[in-house]
Amino acid sequence: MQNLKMSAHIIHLPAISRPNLHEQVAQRLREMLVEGRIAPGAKLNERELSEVLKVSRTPLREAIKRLAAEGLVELLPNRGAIALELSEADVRHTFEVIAGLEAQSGELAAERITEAELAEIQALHYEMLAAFTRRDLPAYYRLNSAIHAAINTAARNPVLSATYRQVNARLLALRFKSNQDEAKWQAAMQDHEDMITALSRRDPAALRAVLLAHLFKKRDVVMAQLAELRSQPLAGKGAQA
Amino acid sequence: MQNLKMSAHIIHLPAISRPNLHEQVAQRLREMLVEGRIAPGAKLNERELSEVLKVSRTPLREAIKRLAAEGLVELLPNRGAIALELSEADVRHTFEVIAGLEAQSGELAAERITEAELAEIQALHYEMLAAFTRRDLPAYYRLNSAIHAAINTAARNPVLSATYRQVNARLLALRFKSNQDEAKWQAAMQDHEDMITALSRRDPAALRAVLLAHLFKKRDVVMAQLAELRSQPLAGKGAQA
DNA sequence: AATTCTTTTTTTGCATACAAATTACATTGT
DNA sequence: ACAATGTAATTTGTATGCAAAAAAAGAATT
Repeated sequence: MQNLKMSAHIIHLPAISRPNLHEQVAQRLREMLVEGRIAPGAKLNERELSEVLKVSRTPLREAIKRLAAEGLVELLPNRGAIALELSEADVRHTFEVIAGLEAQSGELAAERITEAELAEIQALHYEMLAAFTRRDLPAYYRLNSAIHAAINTAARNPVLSATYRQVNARLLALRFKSNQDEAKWQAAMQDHEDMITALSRRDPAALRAVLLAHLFKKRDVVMAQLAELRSQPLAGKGAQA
Repeated sequence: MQNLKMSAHIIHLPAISRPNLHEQVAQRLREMLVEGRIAPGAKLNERELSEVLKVSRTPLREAIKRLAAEGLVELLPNRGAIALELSEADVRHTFEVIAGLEAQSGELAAERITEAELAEIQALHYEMLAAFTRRDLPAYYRLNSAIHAAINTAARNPVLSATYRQVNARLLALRFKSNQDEAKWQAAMQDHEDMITALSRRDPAALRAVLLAHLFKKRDVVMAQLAELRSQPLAGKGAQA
């Protein structure tokens, strides 16, 4: 700890990010999993992936172990890894946790948010209103998660943020496609209005309630779509680049 | 999926656990970290550890990558890994998350617990009362975490349980030593009484409130001890077997 | 004596090689 | 034709080797 006898005026930057190969591989794999380029349940063939990503199996395997700990892939002893496949129960359980984390995030944010942060969320909300008016779904999703991320930041708890991100990552592959109907979409917008209101009133309990309700609606939408999707067995295992 | 055309009367056990080397190594490292045999902030030397654990560096490195994702070690690019070192803020943030998770666990448990589970928790509680009466700290801790684990189980949400375990693991190294004073201990016992009451009444809100209060007290105890411990810089970096 | 520069040593990161296990395939027998 | 069994091929798991980076040690300079 005190073995750094560096001139005090030299600013010690937190080391410019020169990510190691296994880090980069983990990031790429995360993308591939979220974007569905590796389908749920599909096997992660090491030789194949190391050819695609142009790395040897060593950093690839290290990355896969990370993703296993993050819950994005499942490790089968002596049989490699498969992309996370969520049962309906899994989705339900995951949303339950997400709802709790986000509700807590909201509570804390309502206590700790600064005026500047609130203004920024307000701005994002208006942008989202614009996207909603244009029925611009990609923009809507982008802004939606930006707002939730901003609330998370305002909660001033990095552990909570990290936990949320990790659990939420498992759902990203699902929600990617989640396309809501008009009435539900409108209701979601109303929820967002209520969030802003609760935030600006610094009312933790209210924000908690809004977020819980919001998340449960989201869960129902996703699970309904999932059930529909799975009733038509349109195959599609084992996708790759 | 349906390529197992096995005689139906052969019971298909879930594959006897023959954990891979990297799994075993991860487990061993977890123990060493929790038990403080690797001190917070200490470097994990790969050569050294591979000699101690009698494995090559490859599975060792894979295990370390897992632990990094679990938040038990920190990865420094090109400089290996160090055991997680929690600042006071980290401890505060982690307890905040733990409190939220445990509160939710309680809410769900109050809704979903069976009579049998409730009876078992009741039994554990009496055992804990015995341990408290004898001032048997190790038994107290064992029963305490058994009760919290039982509540977690009763919540019937594996994702929540797993998330809780992962975040809680980061605190285990700290709480290992946490030794409370008489008044605090008595208060903790009262909290546990209240938990049982709320559970048997199937009152989610009450259990939530009790657990939140309980966890915040625990946090204060741990942080006070931590502050005291750190005011006396009794060295102790870089422990090993 | 302290600091900076150079050299040496150690340590991490990645690739490859080999061993063990699993999977796919062909052969055999019924 | 079908199941069962044995063999080959593929794939995962582990060890080792080599290169690059960081840390440590030593020499030179101010």
